[in-house]
Amino acid sequence: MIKKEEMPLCDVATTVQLIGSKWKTLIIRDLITGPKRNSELHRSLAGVSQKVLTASLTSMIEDGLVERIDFEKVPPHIEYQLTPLGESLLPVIEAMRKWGQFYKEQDLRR
Amino acid sequence: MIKKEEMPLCDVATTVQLIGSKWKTLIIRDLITGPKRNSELHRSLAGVSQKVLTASLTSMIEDGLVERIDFEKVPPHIEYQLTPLGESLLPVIEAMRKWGQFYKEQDLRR
DNA sequence: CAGAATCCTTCAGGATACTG
DNA sequence: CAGTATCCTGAAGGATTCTG
Repeated sequence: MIKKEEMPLCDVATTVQLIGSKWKTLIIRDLITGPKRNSELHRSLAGVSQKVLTASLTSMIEDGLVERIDFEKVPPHIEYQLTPLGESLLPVIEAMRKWGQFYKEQDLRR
Repeated sequence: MIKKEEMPLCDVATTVQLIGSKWKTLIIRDLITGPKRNSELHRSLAGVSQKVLTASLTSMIEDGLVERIDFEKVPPHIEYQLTPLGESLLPVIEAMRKWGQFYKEQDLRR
């Protein structure tokens, strides 16, 4: 018998686990257009708290999706950019974007 | 039951909100192969509680992704199947599946 | 068989203030 | 500017029992 914690996740679940949280897909979407600073993300992701933004970025760095670039300046200048692995998510994001748009159109017709 | 008075979400976030919860994508994946009964889903989604399964299905029915078919029998025979809208999620699920597989391969090479 | 009812735990997310 | 450090709340998820 396999414990739940050890239960192998299917490929779909792996993806959900990595980018399924509230803000991660939006962060990736923002980073697709190029590296961004903390303050830029905080502005474009209207509504995210600083804590959650940091936590999301840290988690994505650990997962190898995002890279943190420290320009070693004072005052601090740090940028976040997608790794090649992060960029490989583009088809997923795009599929989700297209479907979300499609769904909203369906919703209007009810 | 449906809270639609939230701030406008981008298309990507719409999709995440609809299928981003822990079990929904897995339910859809299971239903892609045809209608399933409650007990079948409860078995194939190893680890899900009855409450969460019901809640997920109810939510997906409200969102128009899943249809509940009552055969009006005793003992009860009820099946859940994807609506056309639910089936339209196939490309998203497939993109996530492919990427999840890709990610796990990357992970092994580190 | 399907799933409603109950009670409980966890934690993602949020608000705010502070620091190098 | 780029974060920590706290404290807090609600929602998601879970375990178990009961019922038509």
